[in-house]
Amino acid sequence: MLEKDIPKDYEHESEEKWKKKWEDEDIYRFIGDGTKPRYVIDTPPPYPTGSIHLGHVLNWTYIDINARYRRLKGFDVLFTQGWDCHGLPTEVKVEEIHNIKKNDISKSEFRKYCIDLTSENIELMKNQMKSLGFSQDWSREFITMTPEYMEKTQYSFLKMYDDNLLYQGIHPVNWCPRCETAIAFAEVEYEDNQTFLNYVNFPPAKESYYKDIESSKLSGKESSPDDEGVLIATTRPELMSACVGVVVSPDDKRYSHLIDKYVEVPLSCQKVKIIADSEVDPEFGTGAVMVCTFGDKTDVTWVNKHELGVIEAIDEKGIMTKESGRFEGLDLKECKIRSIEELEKEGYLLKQENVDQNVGKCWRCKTPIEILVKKQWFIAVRELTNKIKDAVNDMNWVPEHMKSRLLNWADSMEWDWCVSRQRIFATPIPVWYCADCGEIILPDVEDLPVDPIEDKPKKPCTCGSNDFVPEEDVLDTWMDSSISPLNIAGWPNKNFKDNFPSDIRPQGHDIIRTWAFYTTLRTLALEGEKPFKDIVINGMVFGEDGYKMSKSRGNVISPEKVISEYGVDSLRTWASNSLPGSDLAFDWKDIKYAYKFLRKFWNAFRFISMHIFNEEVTYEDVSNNLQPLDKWILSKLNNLNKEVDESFEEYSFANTINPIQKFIWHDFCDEYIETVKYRLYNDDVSNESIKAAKYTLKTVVETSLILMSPITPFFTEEIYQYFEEDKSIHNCNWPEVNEVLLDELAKDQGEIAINLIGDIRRFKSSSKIPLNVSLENVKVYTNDELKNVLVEFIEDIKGTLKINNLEIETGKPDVHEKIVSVTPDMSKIGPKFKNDVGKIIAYLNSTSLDELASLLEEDELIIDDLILSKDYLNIEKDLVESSGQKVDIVDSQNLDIILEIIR
RNA sequence: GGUUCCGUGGUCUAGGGGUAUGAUACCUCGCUUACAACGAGGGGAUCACGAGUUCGAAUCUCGUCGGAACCA
Repeated sequence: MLEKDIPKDYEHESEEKWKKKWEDEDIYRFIGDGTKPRYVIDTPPPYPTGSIHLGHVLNWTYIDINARYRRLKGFDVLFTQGWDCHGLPTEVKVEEIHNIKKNDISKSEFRKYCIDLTSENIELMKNQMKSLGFSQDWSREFITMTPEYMEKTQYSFLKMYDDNLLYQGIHPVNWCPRCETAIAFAEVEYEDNQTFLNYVNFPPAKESYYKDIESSKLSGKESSPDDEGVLIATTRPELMSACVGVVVSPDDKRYSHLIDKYVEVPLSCQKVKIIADSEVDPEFGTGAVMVCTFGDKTDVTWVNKHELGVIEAIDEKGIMTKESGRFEGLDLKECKIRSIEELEKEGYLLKQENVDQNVGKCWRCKTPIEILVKKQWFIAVRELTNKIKDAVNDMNWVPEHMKSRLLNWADSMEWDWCVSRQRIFATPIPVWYCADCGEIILPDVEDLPVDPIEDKPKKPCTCGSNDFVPEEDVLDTWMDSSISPLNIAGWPNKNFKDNFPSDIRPQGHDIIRTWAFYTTLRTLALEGEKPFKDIVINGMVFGEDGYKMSKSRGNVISPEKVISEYGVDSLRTWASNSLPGSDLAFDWKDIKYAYKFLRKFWNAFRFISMHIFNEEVTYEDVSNNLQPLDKWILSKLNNLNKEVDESFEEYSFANTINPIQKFIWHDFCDEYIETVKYRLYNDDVSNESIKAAKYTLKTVVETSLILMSPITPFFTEEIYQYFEEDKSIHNCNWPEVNEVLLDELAKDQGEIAINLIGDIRRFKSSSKIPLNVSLENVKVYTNDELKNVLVEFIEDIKGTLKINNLEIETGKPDVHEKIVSVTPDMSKIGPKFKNDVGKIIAYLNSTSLDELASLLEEDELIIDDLILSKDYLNIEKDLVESSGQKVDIVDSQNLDIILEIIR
């Protein structure tokens, strides 16, 4: 390459070109034939909202960096992309777009609208992902709403049913009365608000024993509201009719004499028992709580624990049932108002006070949730929690502390996982019920997928009936996505174990308790194995104001905006400059910095391109002629290789991009290139030296490009094309470390020379001498050791700084040194003198500098019985000229060197 | 209410028993055969607060305050 024009600045607009090349050449395909070791990524299937946000960018940048890194390391990488299609947001969106309610049209019509919308959204997001340079193998894409995927979800249902891990039961569930569906805990949003705490008198019952609540109601109102019974504090007076008991603390002296006695519930008149339970907080309200079916989660616990019975006073739409007596037909809100009115009218209500409340709401429509008893399908989570914990402990968590979130969650499981949903757009539950005998009928595996509403069982029921009732409920979306590592591996085909468990699960910390938990549960239940080996957690992306990005806060930045201004690679660099588990705030400054770095690298490349492409130089050509500074930068390059390799290996992303940037920007551009210029332009320099310089320049750039290519795939490809026109950088192998060049001595000695060059450059700068103006004479005074090192660099120092005569001598020039400060070197004094440290510090503080200076001529200080050599002190000196000769004296900042300079 | 993480120059950040890394912004100087969108230099931090352990704490322990995320 020689003739090509290299643009003056990096043009990120050409990213589009490389995206197309990669796609045309299909370079990310998973081979899967076992010729290379496999590396399987359990990629998250995002919800197809239609657009990628910066949270996706962070998550997928980690994934893509890792995928590209593993390819460089010789793995056959299985990195594909799925889409988690089913869910309420799409149903709501479809209702909005078509201005309908889901029950206005047939289920299959409604589902078709959902599928169309989802397909469009997937297309949009897929294109964005490609633009972001993510290197998925799209030939293995999976979409959870397709028949092929639903078949797998339904198959997993049958398998777990056969293993008695799935059951149908009457259970309390979180219920949204507006959406008319059960929802998972994860879908309940909690919100603080204020409500009234109502103090209601429950008068004592007439009898001392009642057989059951149902019959106790029949006698009606027997007690006077004024009879002193138990004063209850409740925020939910509308549930009086569902009250099945009163609970007090066993330690509460006020109530101990009432335990096991009965009270009459106001308005609805059932007689309920007073029981003791230590979960009651005696400090809250009156210390006496009414238990309802089911006011909140604690009610559920108490009902179960004390076998209190069930009164279903609310129906699925949030309307009061017959059980609520006079309030039948009212909705909850009206019932609350009426209940308070009547409690007051009848003299039960003693007072009301404001109280803060934390209400659970449906995450989608913000309607307060209720707890209802419903017939639902459940997965027996609690039977598996110990196995889950073992599997979780057997995974490599990055960062480690995220593991405890899942372990704590597994320990706190109180209810089983309700997997049935009363929705339309989801995988159907593959079940029929015999209309005659009620038997549960499952389809045969080979008939999957089925839609029980459209399809019919192949055989009559064992009772002979041919009349079936389809299960109309559908499955929770997590039932689809929680088999992702199995699906990616090809499950349930025989060979799936080649690609299972996955090597890595990348995901956000917000879904540890859902996706990570459910996936572990499911693969253990289905195949008895953990789903993945490593789990790498990404943080959340915040806005520039430090808060989670949200429309209401107005701090949302779209990836497109960043890309159009600074390119994909700048955005990816921003994302990569972070660590797993830690949240990341968006910052334009970081993006600009990333962009500046790319431009710096570009310019360095443009410079060396003027020199390296006219001659092919191999390592063999130069291995005996490498100059000391060549060895210095090549040693640093090989050290960088190791460091970056290790950091990629342990997902320590910030520790890949940072050292690369420091090396390229500082060591290579600011130091090496400056010291090498004289060799490239000077006719006196030997041909061997020039060749060595060319080799070094090319090797540093080419190697660094490969190290960086997982992070900035476009930029590195753009430059790489000038080296290898017909190849892609993404088909390269990771550069091998050259052990010969990994030369610590060359590195340390080079560092000394670079330091000295820096000192003289600073001298020129501060003396207002332009850098390209020559210095007549520089004498370096130093010790024997440094002298031996520096003589090797004489030509480099002279050439770089334009010094006509350079001499290196031992000893000191004819100047006076004056001690200006003496401070203790704590890191040495502490461990040696321990308890006497205070004494030494006091002595140094109280002794004048002049006195210390004269004492230090002896090389050690004697403080009482302590002997303190100079090594334990930091001594700073200034130089004072003594001769009349016009010289500049420079005391090196970092080295034992004094310079005498004649301009 | 529970779980987890985090409080370090104006701002952001590294580190994690011996007074602190870097970036950004600011100030000064310099167009130096790739880059002034660059380079060199400078000022600027009682490492949230309180107690404990220690010769020594930003670092370890406990507590307080503040922030965030997830969950009930």
